[in-house]
Amino acid sequence: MAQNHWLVKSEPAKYSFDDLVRDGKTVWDGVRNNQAAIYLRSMKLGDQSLYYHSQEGLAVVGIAKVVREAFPDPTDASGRFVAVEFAPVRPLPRPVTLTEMKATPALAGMAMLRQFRLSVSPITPDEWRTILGLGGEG
DNA sequence: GCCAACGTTGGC
DNA sequence: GCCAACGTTGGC
Repeated sequence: MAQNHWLVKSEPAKYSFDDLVRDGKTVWDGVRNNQAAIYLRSMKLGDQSLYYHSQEGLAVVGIAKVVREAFPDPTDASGRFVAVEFAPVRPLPRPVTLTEMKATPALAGMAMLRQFRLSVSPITPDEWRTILGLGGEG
């Protein structure tokens, strides 16, 4: 089965892409939203994810990949939620801002734009290519 | 700092 | 099981 693509949000003040590069990998825990948890559960080893900075920056700044598939979130006592582990792949040559994404017709259907509160969302192959193109790749 | 969106909780 | 109140997220 083909790899899936994702987008994850993080507040850079709490955990930025640079922090991920420094650490080599990180446990993506603390997700307390059912829809986001469903996406976490469907992530496969090697799936790549856009790394988006919320609150500050408001841009996709890099690419991360799944290095451990879903397991019970160690910070969740209820046992309902899961975590995964991400490792950095590479930063984008140029950040892609939320403004740019909103202004790009090909991205109008993006899950993240339509439901901005989702902290984990799927990215279609077309959206993936489009965003990497905007970021100076491809 | 404000407020819209939206998920969750709890009273009934 | 409905729905109002409340809490959280995140753009602006």
